[in-house]
Amino acid sequence: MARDNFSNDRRATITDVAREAGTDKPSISRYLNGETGVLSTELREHIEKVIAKLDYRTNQMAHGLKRGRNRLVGMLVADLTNPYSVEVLQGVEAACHAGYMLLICHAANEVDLERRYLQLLTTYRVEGVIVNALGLKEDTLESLTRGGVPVVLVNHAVERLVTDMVGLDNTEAVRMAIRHLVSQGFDELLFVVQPYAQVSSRRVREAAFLDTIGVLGVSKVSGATIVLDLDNDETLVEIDARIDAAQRQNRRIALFAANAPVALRVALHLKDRHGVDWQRRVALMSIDDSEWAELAGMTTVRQPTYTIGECAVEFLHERIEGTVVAARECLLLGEVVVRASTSTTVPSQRIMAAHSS
Amino acid sequence: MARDNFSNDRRATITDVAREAGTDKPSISRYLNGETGVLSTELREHIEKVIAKLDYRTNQMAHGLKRGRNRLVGMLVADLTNPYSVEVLQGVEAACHAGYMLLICHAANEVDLERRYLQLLTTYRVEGVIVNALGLKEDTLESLTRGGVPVVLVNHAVERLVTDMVGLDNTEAVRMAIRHLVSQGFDELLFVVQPYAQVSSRRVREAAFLDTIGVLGVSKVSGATIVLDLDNDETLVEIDARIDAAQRQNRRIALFAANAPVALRVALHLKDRHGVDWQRRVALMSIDDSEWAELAGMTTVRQPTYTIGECAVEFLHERIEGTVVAARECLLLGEVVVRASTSTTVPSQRIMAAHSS
DNA sequence: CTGTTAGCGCATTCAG
DNA sequence: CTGAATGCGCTAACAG
Repeated sequence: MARDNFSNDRRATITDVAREAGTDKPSISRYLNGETGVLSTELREHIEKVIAKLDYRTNQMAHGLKRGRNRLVGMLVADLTNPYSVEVLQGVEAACHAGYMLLICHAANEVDLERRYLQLLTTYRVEGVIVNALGLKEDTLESLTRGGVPVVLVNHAVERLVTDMVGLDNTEAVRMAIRHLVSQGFDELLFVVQPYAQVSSRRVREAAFLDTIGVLGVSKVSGATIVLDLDNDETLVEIDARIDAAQRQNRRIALFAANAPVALRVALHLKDRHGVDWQRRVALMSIDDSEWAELAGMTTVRQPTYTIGECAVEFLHERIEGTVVAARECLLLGEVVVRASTSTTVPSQRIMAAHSS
Repeated sequence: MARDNFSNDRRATITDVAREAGTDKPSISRYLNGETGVLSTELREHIEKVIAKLDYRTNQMAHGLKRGRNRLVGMLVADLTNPYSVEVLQGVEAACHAGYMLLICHAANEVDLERRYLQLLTTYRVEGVIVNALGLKEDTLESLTRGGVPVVLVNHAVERLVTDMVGLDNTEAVRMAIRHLVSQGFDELLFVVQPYAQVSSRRVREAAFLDTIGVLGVSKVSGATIVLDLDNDETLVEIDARIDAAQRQNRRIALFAANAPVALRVALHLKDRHGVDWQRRVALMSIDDSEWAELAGMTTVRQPTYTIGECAVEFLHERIEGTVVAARECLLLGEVVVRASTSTTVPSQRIMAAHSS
């Protein structure tokens, strides 16, 4: 009974507050926008009380309509199934804290959905968009930027498009990984990668692999690439064949997965084939430090996912504020996390060394 | 040069379209809202052309302001780090497809943030909220529902609150798990659970465990609960002690983790203690079928996460439409996924049997 | 079938 | 310092 007079479902509006306070809307507006010192102390206190009483919350929709900015930022994620994306999302979300609200869209790996969602975001007049998608064509994004909506790309470059982009330094990451493997005595490297539709990061990683191997070739380290379609296990037998061949020739082979999903698929297969202690038979490392890497004892390159997310909204923010104009690119360094699978200093690897000699 | 006349940054409004088309706003509006047959074919076609030319997109903010509904739905997630939450999120996202846009908030396990975010969502006038949070108090949510915003709770009940709720049938899930373990010959069960602040699901799971064990007690199966704080490893030694004691007495003990994070923590510890083939020494199962369960060969209870998400938005949708009034509760069944860790029919388990006999 | 008018909730002029 | 008037982009009544 105490505060039942305003429980009539509809939220209080600024008009309600003005009426209840015996004044008018602009005064309330001023109070809300912190134009302090422009209101008499008594009025301010009175307004404060009324707002609390009515449980008033300013309507961002109306506010945005008038002000031209609604503090909404969109994020397009190609695959929430991929822990990498979720980690980036967390970074983004945390950074948005500063004053943006995140409208997220999950395209579930469907290119059509990506485009549709982008249009939908446009419809909500988001002030900017962070894109972590794969199949986006140049023109789709261009229609956004042409409409004046800033775009930041995550881990993915789009040809001929001037946008900010932030992501892992793929080339250096691959180099670091190879350096590690070589230092551990592996002399045959098999890079396993998903078929890269238009995915620039996959392409870059493979190129970096082949380049680096090319340089190392003289020093007796050989390498090859193999394309693994996650929905089709056929290529797994080819991997097996390579492993067997290498071990027959007393070469120390290591598998290098281009990302976490690939690593998981390969690990599962190896476990099926070699049993729970598959790590002792075959060395596996990957880009992406997934949740289970520690449990599997698998060496990885950890991406600074959280930082990537933070950096993305920082870029976006600056662009929304109009501070910068030139397109920037931020490539962050990864970090090799050495675990038993590729390390000669731990028991499992000693066994492998024994095996191959 | 062809279409450069309208690239002046600002998106075209309905007024622009009307002017360009030589007609007025309501006609455009009618066209947009598909009030077909109410417009002359020629006008319709003309409007269509102009809209395409100007690349017009209706402004959802203005639309919502007028219409009273903006098709925005909020989702509050306590912990995006937990794969369970992400899976539910995916289901929700997919179901929203029907016509809602998801505004997501990640509270990062901070109770304060949960409340603040809920208020923020309120500010955007979301039409409903799906809550997968932990520390929410009754009054916080009540202020929402009192404001006329429907709320659906995921896997978490709040005392004395009338809201829809959807989640796993925890009691039955625990029963199924215990039945499985007992059928595999385990006669000592250790239920490992996080300290349950106000988390009803954890409480329910523990209660179900103790209840079921109580019934089974007569048939020589004993069980106990142990509380594990993820940030503090002390209780891990207690788990070790229990395992050792049981094995000394030739009892077959199985650990039962109440959720995935607990399972991972325990698995990591067991691996540290027993090596890569820890599964052969200690049986572990858990609720939540995480990504790595297959790789670790761990038996789990798989939650119908995706369905939970779908069901949540279905409930929300009905409530937004005002179809239903009474609070409903939807408890979905889990599914035991048997893997090597608890199965007597696979090699790893045979070894364990040998060990304990 | 089309055009006119009014108002959603708010912020921004401008007078008082 | 405060209050009346105007418009953001759109839709819902109405009238023509």
